[in-house]
Amino acid sequence: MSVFAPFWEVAGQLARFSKEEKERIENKLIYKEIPAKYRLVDLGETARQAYFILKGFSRFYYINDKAEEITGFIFSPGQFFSSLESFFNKDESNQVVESVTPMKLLAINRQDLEEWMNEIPAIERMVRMILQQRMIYAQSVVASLISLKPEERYISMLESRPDLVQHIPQHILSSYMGITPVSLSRIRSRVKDKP
Amino acid sequence: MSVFAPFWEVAGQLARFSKEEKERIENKLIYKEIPAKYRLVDLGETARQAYFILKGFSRFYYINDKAEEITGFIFSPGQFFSSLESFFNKDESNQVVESVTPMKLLAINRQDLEEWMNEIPAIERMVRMILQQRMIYAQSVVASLISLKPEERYISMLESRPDLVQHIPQHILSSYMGITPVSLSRIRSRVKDKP
DNA sequence: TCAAGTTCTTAACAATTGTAAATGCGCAGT
DNA sequence: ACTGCGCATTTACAATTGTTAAGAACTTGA
Repeated sequence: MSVFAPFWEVAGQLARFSKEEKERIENKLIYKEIPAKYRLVDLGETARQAYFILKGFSRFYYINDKAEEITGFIFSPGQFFSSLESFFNKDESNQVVESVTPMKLLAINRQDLEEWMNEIPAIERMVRMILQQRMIYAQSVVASLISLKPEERYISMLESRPDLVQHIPQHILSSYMGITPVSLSRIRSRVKDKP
Repeated sequence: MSVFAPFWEVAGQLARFSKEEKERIENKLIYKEIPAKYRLVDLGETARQAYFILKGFSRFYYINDKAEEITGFIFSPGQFFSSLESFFNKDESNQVVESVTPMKLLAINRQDLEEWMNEIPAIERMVRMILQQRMIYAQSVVASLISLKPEERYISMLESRPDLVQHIPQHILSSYMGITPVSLSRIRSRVKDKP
């Protein structure tokens, strides 16, 4: 079983690739293993790679004026990630992209991707589909942030993303939910008592 | 001055179109004028068109279990909008898409767009770029929701989107900010007193 | 013009979160 | 085994928001 299998399982759902295209792409994908808390993109850096997750969890976070880490998103296996703005716009990243657990990744160089997007229509289609799906999901995240109370958000997360609740430390989860670790702890004890 | 000029001003920034492609596209764009509070996509309906805003403001909103309208996004001139999930996935819309003010629009049929995305690479590129930019913006919205207090969010909105504060009724703004109209009113009086 | 319906504001009270600080738990490195 | 550090929990208090209700201000349509 090739290490590329999970990649094509996802990519194949989004666009059709010929055998030649697949080979051309596989030749440039870079297999990587990284430990927990490893910074893939640092603040002020320009992201030169995007990543596909084979195993493990990552996130990106901002640093606010109180030097707190504000988690913007948590990524799980089968997903692509990078510092979106930095990777596509060649801007300096305003966010840190970091592994949460040890990870196995496939890395894609920006230059390669740009080349492919010009020469392989299926790749542009794939990227469009990823962004489309991610955007739909982002809308549901916003909806949950503006319409649910933190406690309801936690319960909804328990159901829809049990993997996160299981693998992600609570101080990271709480910053992802927009509440303090203290408040998340209170919510947990409240929910535990009366289910 | 053609009614399509604002469209190409935006589209031209995102991808390169030949004269023939532009003509082909213009022939299918549909000019529309609609009054305020006009429903372009209703709950449970499948969106058959996407829209480019020439003039006016629109939004989409969910209906929660208390029958309240939860505004997910507000769109302004120069932007494309529809019920994203419904339009692309041919799903039944879980959100209402509605004008806030009277509007002037260019409508695009889904069938035409799908055809174009297969035959005109620049269109797939354009859609990808729109989703990319919208996704980057969505990330900043999420960041503001999880890291700022409602009052800070209102002040930041005053600076970054004064057009919204000016043209959008406050009960809609408040639902977009994730607070009650009552609370927004309090915030406004607090901000007004001590700037 | 008047009447009816929205929208916005203000008030009082309940509920929840934020803040700060102390405690406990668990894991890593010496 | 011991020490130190990061993480999670608990407590008490302050601050803010949600809720409900009432009234003012503004629109809309007959």
